[in-house]
Amino acid sequence: MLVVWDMPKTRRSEHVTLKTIAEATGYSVTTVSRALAGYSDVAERTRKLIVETAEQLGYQPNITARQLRQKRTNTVGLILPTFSPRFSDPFFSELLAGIGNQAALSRYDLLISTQAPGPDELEAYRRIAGGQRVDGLLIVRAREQDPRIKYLQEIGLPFVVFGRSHLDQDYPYVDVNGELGLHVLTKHFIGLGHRRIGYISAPPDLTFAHLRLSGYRRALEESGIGYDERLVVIGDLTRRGGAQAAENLLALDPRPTAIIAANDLMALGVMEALRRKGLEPGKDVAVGGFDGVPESEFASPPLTTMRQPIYEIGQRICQMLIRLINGEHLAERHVLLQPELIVRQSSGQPIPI
Amino acid sequence: MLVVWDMPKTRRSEHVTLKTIAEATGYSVTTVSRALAGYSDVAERTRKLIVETAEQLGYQPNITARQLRQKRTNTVGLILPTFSPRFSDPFFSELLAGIGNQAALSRYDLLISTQAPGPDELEAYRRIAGGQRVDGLLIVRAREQDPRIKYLQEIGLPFVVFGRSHLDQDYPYVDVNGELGLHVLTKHFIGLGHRRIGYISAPPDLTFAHLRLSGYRRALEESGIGYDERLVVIGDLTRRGGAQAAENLLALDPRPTAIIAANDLMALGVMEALRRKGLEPGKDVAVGGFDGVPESEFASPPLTTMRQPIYEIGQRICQMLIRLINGEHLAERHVLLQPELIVRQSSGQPIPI
DNA sequence: CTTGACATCCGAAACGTTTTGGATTATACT
DNA sequence: AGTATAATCCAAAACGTTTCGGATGTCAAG
Repeated sequence: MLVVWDMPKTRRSEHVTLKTIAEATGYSVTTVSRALAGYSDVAERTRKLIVETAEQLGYQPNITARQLRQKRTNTVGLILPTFSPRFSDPFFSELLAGIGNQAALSRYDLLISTQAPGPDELEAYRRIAGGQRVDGLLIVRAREQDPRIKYLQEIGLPFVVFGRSHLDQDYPYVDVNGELGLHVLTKHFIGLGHRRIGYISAPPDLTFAHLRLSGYRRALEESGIGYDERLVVIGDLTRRGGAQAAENLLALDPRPTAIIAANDLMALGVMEALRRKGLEPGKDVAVGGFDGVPESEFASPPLTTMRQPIYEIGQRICQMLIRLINGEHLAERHVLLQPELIVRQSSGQPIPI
Repeated sequence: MLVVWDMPKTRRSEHVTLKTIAEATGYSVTTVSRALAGYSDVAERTRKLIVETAEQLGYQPNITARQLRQKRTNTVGLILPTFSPRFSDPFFSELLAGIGNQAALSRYDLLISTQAPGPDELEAYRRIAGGQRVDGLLIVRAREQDPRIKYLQEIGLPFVVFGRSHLDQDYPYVDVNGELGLHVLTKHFIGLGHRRIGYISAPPDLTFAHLRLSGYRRALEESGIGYDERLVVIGDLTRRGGAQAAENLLALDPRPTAIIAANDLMALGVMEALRRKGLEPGKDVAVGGFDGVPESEFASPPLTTMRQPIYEIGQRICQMLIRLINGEHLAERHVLLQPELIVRQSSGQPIPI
């Protein structure tokens, strides 16, 4: 009877290295290395022999050693700025998908770490970037005064930012025009007849918080409605945060007839809060979001939102980063995309004036 | 006037290493290394001096070098078996979130790569695992005869599988009881009065495809309805695939009164297909899924499904893997979880008999 | 004065690769 | 024959770290 689980006690018993092949073929380590790398200064005969022996022995280059020597890792890093221990935010998922696939296309690996913003946020960056584990880093969800940008600029590691920061330095970024986005979205609700439009903003250290808020404000002022700060509350970008913020807004008298959230996740939270109060989203109170995450489409009712091409942005920043790493020139160092209004049922019907 | 963008021409000009500190303090590289590592055989005075100088110079250990020497990377790997170039499947996102957060908790990094199943799938595994870039690997979406499991067992790298395979070997895994799951779900629809229940199965090389299918079959046979293979089609687990499969099922005469899909994404596709045909999901045709992805909750109508705790599974397999890497004993080497029936509106009302 | 114990330090090897700068031999050209 | 040229090969250094096996000096005990 065959005993099937005599687990290998020897972990990775004897790993085959260049030296193994050298000894097997009688050539030097140098020649083996150069043969496998395809240099022209090794005879065709020997190259063949070496390649065959390597294959036969199941040789796999030790990437760590190669990285150490070449000072190059073929890896891009991404440190998710996550507060709670979960990063299953659909926004990040989508972004991650774009980044990951683009990296794979360029035969780069992706190293992911998480680190909450805060005093020791830079620790993670120092460990990954300063430790030379990656050739470049992606920075997402840029903040007003972003220490990560400062740090990376200081140590001179290639990086690309999703979002913008209020710094004097120049750095490559991709961003979506949030000011315009919220202007368009707010106008949409105004056009439907709404006059009391609540807004759930984002934490003020995030750059996009200001931009989106001022788009909202401009739309109101241009329409002669005027900005009322009582209609603005701040949420933490989560679904739960959106629900809480909505409760505050709904406690106003008279209550807003429409609520816009700075991102879709909070808007979904708004819809939950409405339901809990016995109100029907899109009928009793109109709801709008920002992002265009997949969930927005399948919510009930489907959510009116400003779509930003998150997946494509992920691809793009990754591609830009890889170009930078390779020392190529970036045709566009600063990309500002336009979000697109997607009208769905959460907007509700025009209301009588 | 200050010119703000004199970009650093020197990439990572002169990196400070142990040697730098050694020269600065007058001690040897050995002592510096041991001082920073907190060994007891270095005097308190010198340790302090060295630590201070290191801090002042902004020393960051080169992780690659450390990895090479220690033969340990503190990294777990995950290779996503993705066909299309996108992995924004909510199932993977959720799983990834669980894995990533658990890894972060244990101060491990996560290396992600993508590779479509197929003849050169193992290439990616050889590169990552054979190249000693990670201390262990996670295998997700196990297949009947899974070459990945065979390979990793062969080279003796620690790994944990999500799902099961039909192999003789013993290996650590976490899985969800799909047979039971589909039995419960099918019974649920039968209980509502359905007699013609279509089933959209998964690609047959995936182990769970068989298990879920046989759960469906057993429920039908136990209820005296009998298994009709014309009611079973195979989908590719995507939304689009689900929609196509649904079209085939709806072309039957008489058409099924309920359709169950092997995963939520396809079930969402079924609902789309129904709508396109002018049928109302949950009313004209009942729909059921499997997974419990967030989208299922916000679909309209919300989707009846067998929930599996994807996020927690991600955490768990990651934790098991890290235990294995550290040579710890696994209390449970084989974990089989029970999925939970979540009844939502896509089930529809009981139908008259 | 010798011995042993202890505290503190360090040289050198090792991890597996790539690259530099020749060395050796054969071939072709004056 | 002598010399340039090309074709092959390789020893050694380098990447930055950790660790092995002492080395050195001090001090207390015998």
